[in-house]
This record gives sequence, C-alpha cells and structure tokens, in this order.
Amino acid sequence: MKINAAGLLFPDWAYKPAWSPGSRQVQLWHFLLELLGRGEGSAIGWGGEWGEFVIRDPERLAKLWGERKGKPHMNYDKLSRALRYYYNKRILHKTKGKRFTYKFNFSKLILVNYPGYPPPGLQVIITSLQLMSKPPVLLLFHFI
DNA sequence: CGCGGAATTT
DNA sequence: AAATTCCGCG
Repeated sequence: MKINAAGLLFPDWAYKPAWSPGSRQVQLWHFLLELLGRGEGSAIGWGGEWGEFVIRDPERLAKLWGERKGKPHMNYDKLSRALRYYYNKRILHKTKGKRFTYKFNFSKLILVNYPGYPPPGLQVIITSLQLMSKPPVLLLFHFI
C-alpha cells in the first residue's frame, strides 16, 4: 500500500506501470479519485449513483491532468480517449445520456478494518471508501 | 459529444 | 501497459 500526497491510500497494484525503470507514474483513475476525494470546488465531483462522477469543467480537469503528467497540451478530447480505454479494462463505464458523466465499476462494500491500518498513533478520518473491480480493493482515507 | 481504430510515446 | 495524439464517423 502507498499513501500519496493527497492522503489517499492506493494498493501497490495501482502503481504497476513499472515499465519505465523506477518511474511509477500516477494513473488517470488514481488522479480522478484523488480529486474526488478532495470534495467540492473542483473540476470533478461525485454524481447521484454509487461510483458515478460528473466532470464539471472538462478543460480544467484536462489542464490539471496535463500538469500532473507534464503534458501541457492535454485537453478533454485526449483525456476522454483515455477514459474510454478504461471501458474494456472494466475500470469505468459511461453513464449514457448524462453529459460528462462516467461511473467507476465499484462492486461491493468495504473493509473498514483493513489489516495494518491506520498506522499506530496516527489519527484518521475515513471520508470515503471505495472498492475497485479491476480486480481488488481500494481504500481511501483522509489523514489528519 | 461520445466512440473506437491506428500509430506513437513514455 | 497506459496513455497520448490524431481523427473519421454517427
């Protein structure tokens, strides 16, 4: 498991792309969950259904994503292509009829008492818990 | 917009 | 493998 700068916790498999020696790059869906975990005021927010999210400001989101990846020419056209690649990977699907709305393929519900967490002596507030289907489990914590 | 093929990059 | 880039199609 790995805790990123946003205080979110990702399992190791989430950082898998180790093809570039040592450069575990953040994946798009990590980034989305990170922003979603931050709550309001963002370019993206949770939607009505479980796992559903709405991109409120597509170009702004693309800009942020581009900054994260060092791709200054990123735009929504390209970002959305990446999102569509997630369809076959069973990570996301489109909420048809709802503009800029996608949905994570979360399955069941959760393991609040995940072994080893929170680390001893660390105060933690669990603000969101998600379960990915990719295969496994993703726990999102907010540390304070 | 949203989709997915194809070539290319990281 | 996971995008990024480009693009024709409905």
